Amino acid sequence: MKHAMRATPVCGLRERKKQRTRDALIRAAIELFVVKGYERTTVDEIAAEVEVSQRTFFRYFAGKEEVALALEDSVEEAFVTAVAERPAGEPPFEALRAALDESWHSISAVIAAVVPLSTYMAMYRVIESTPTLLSAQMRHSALVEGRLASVIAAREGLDPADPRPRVLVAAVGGVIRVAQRLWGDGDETSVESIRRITEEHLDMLVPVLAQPWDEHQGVSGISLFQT
Amino acid sequence: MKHAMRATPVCGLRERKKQRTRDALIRAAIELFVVKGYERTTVDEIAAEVEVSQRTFFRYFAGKEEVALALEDSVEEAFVTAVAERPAGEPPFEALRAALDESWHSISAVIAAVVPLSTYMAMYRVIESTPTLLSAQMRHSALVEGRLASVIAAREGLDPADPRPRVLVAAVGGVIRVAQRLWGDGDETSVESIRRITEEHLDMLVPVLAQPWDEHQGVSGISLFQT
DNA sequence: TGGTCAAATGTCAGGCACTGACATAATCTC
DNA sequence: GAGATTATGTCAGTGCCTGACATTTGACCA
Repeated sequence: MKHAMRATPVCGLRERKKQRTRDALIRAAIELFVVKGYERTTVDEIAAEVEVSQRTFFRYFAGKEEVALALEDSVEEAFVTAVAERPAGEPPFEALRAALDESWHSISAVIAAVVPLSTYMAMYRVIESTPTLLSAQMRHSALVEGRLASVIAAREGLDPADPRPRVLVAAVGGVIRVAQRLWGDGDETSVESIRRITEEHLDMLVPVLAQPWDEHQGVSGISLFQT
Repeated sequence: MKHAMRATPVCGLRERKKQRTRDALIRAAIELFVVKGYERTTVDEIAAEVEVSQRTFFRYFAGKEEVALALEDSVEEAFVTAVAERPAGEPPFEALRAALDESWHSISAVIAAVVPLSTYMAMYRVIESTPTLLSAQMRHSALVEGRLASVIAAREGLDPADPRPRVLVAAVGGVIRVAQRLWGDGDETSVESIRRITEEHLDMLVPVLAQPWDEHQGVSGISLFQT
């Protein structure tokens, strides 16, 4: 404890080794989950694949869930960063939309550094179809929403007790999840596809709250009818 | 299997006994969770309290989570029913608001039939502060949102693929959860209080999506600033 | 170079959630 | 009341996860 701790010291053989085992565990886990299913994959199998003990696995991840959601975590992180970096003058809803739109590239880069995008999509389907994982993922979303609300409150110089940021983020977050789910049910793996779907869904948010619904209202309602 | 199965045959000593043990398990579980915390309460303890075997507990509930969320489940059920019963002419957003407003009474009645309302509120705090439970509850919400979306799609005579009901319900659901959380953090146990908070939050939904935020816009923004 | 310290890993024992299989006891039906 | 049905108990076993302790590995310095 002679020197101050650095957040992520890239130097050092030790740290590099740790990072490699961590990535290896994520990779092995996701591969097994995709092939065998989440429930039918044991932690022992994952550990064996990377040739570490089960105990070591649990020193990297608090639980089986965590390794399954490690990628989702990175994605969420990238999005929060993107929002925080939006110009201050932008209205909140617009800032969220713009951040989402511009962060797709960094997001897909983060993912591709660990597994191919198609594997990620397969893993997304596993998450959606596994109650335990879906639960955990929803909680993650809730935490991210909390952080986003804080970011927006700060941007707008609002009292932390002001509920408006939370209301906005909750609504937008809900819509994003709907769009994601639709993407997961489709066949189109591309980043462009999920970007488009999300955008179209967000476009619907305001008109959908208008009191009587038109027959086929909104900019792009029709293009979504087939998936 | 001579006669057709009835959904909930109130008659018969057997059924009544089952209902009683089920309620007893819920009651005992909630009481223990509130006092000792969720994680530190074992299924054996709950079963012992009701004087049944652990195995029997698992025949009533698929897991420890399920008994903890049994009440939430009833609440959600009451809400879905209320939405389904709204007059057909009503615009979707309005129908959700009205259903919510009128279902508080039946909701509190359902709860009070098992535990006092204050215990329910304590249990709500336990849920919010226990990762596992929070996760499971979020998933429940997602499932309910799916059902609500179907109900609305049917009301409006829409194609099931039309994303608008899902978008609406996701946004509204998110806002309701924000309101609930605020209620849970406060001291006011009354039904009137959560009804008011929820209503005020929903009032914020439309203005909050408007592009630049006013200083203190919206009908009742100010009354929410203290918790 | 070798010694020392801290961090990473392995091993072991154990608790708790949950499940299948089978035996027993309680209700229901006739 | 006999026989069928259904709820319950018991037991053994698997899998997730944790604490405690021993061992190894890489970092740092004389």
